[in-house]
Amino acid sequence: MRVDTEPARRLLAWYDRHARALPWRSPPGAPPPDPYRVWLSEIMLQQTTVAAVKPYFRHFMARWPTVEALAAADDAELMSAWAGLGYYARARNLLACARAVAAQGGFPDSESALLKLPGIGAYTAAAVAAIAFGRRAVVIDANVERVVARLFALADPLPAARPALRALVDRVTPASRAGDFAQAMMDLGATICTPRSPACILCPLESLCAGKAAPAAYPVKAAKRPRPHRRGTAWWIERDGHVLLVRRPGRGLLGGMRALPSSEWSDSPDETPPCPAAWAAAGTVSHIFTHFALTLTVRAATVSADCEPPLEGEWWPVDTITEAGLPTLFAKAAATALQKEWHDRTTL
DNA sequence: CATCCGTGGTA
DNA sequence: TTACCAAGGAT
Repeated sequence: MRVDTEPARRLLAWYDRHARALPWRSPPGAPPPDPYRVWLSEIMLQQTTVAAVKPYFRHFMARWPTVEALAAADDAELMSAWAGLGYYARARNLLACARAVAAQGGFPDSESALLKLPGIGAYTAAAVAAIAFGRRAVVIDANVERVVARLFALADPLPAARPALRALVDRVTPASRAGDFAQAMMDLGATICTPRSPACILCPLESLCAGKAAPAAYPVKAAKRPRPHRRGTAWWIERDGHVLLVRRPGRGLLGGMRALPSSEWSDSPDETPPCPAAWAAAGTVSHIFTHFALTLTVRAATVSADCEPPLEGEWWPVDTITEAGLPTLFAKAAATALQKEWHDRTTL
């Protein structure tokens, strides 16, 4: 396979001048940073913006400074700490991975061994191997896909063209400084070779780029399905200044997270309340998930102080509801229930 | 390979 | 307002 050295040469020269200061990053050319920091930041950054990750990363590093500390974390506290960041399987896998790594005595330093760990896929294994351990690895995220698809004017649509694209990335990945090269590609994609209106005039690869005449045309992507709409009901059950929260099943949507009791979410959900009460309409919440839109009706009732919970859960103090670690959908539902003057306060 | 899985920012 | 997009992984 032919190796193109010129893109990497230019890109690394650009990176040495323009590397962005991120909290988990070592300066270009510096010794590799702590694998734990690299791994944690890479997991948080999956499909998530740097701005959203920053406060979570700082909190996690302060609360659990080492992988051993994270391995010993309380599950409920960790899930609460992740609340609001999304893709909660990442948090479940984060704990499983930390415990596996701690049991092994530390992170493995090869891409193939990293790939075996829970929550670490092709991208993260390559990124950690390259950035934290200085290994040559072919790192491909959405930025790299876009930069390379433009650089070679890749006409075939993704995701079917992934193997061809991987061969192209392999071709331009240097033998040394693979970690800096990967971060440089991602920085270039984030700041110059952007999805819309890229700043080709500032790009160090401009004169090499086969797609520069029509950069926005790349990467070609297959059409995506329209997003269906679902609806459902959540119940705010209040008793003596506390609200009933449940824990969602460990898999699936919002898996493992605290939540308000709710119906199924579908085209025509069964919205029978969990218990008889004087239910009041507290409002509705609209929320967009990746693959469907949800309109959630919030119904509220107050039950008597000696009332047994109608389903398995915990009574959470209403005045500290923001600390319950609710995912955004249920945080919005709680805010709705607390705003509305629904309280007829009839008892069960 | 297709589908499922959150959330917030941007044009 | 709608639609697209983001340092992807599991099944």
